[in-house]
Amino acid sequence: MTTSDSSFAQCPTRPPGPESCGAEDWLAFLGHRWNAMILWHLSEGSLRYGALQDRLPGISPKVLSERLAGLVARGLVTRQEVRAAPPEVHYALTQKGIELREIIAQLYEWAENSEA
Amino acid sequence: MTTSDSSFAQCPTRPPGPESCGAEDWLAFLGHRWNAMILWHLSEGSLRYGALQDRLPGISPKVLSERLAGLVARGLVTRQEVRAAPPEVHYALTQKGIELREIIAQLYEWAENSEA
DNA sequence: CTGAATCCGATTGGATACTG
DNA sequence: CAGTATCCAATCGGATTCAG
Repeated sequence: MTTSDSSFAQCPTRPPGPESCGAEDWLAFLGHRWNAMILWHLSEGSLRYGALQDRLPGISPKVLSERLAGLVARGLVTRQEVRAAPPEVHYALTQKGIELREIIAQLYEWAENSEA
Repeated sequence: MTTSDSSFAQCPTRPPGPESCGAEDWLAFLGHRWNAMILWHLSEGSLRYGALQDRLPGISPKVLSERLAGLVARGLVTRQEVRAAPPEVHYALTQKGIELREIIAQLYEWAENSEA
């Protein structure tokens, strides 16, 4: 791939390369509603589906499922299913998720201090 | 709230109020396409409308205007109009914009290293 | 040159009902 | 409990055209 390829040409930090500009994708992902908040709540520790639902007032089951699937697909969250009488599914941050949460934490901190 | 574990307890729960958590809004804002890239390109220094257009292949004038207006409205970018035969409009980062760009830079860096 | 105005298809998030 | 399946209104980003 050449540097003139428009799909990656605007990547700020890396000239060529296939996946050199993933940060844009991460921002788009985090920009989707609930994603950052889910990440945040999971930083307290493992949580079940229902617990997340309770902590995210207003989220619909469909959207919560979508978000969790996305988080798992990106390797930020693990999904552990426990087959039992009442089924249990536990979600927890991966190391990668913890790292990303750290960066988000800085944004939170900055946002607080930069409030008008 | 008693900061039993984290120091950002007030943010994640978004009640029906206006905007209780600025970081969420910032992420949503940055998640919109082009915004982060515009911020990034402006970190090189002041740029004119056309120069930004050239550096953002595929962006439409409408979207570029929208994005720039948003960036200005949020105090991240300044807009300086020069009345001349060919009108000139210069866009540049504010201190706030520089600060936010720094945080984004960390995401870029993390994204690079976590791709492998 | 720097936009504003319109139109449009695609995507999004949400409400609701239903299932293993 | 932990989702899936539909349906839907709103929003988004892009293309195009026009204007100061």
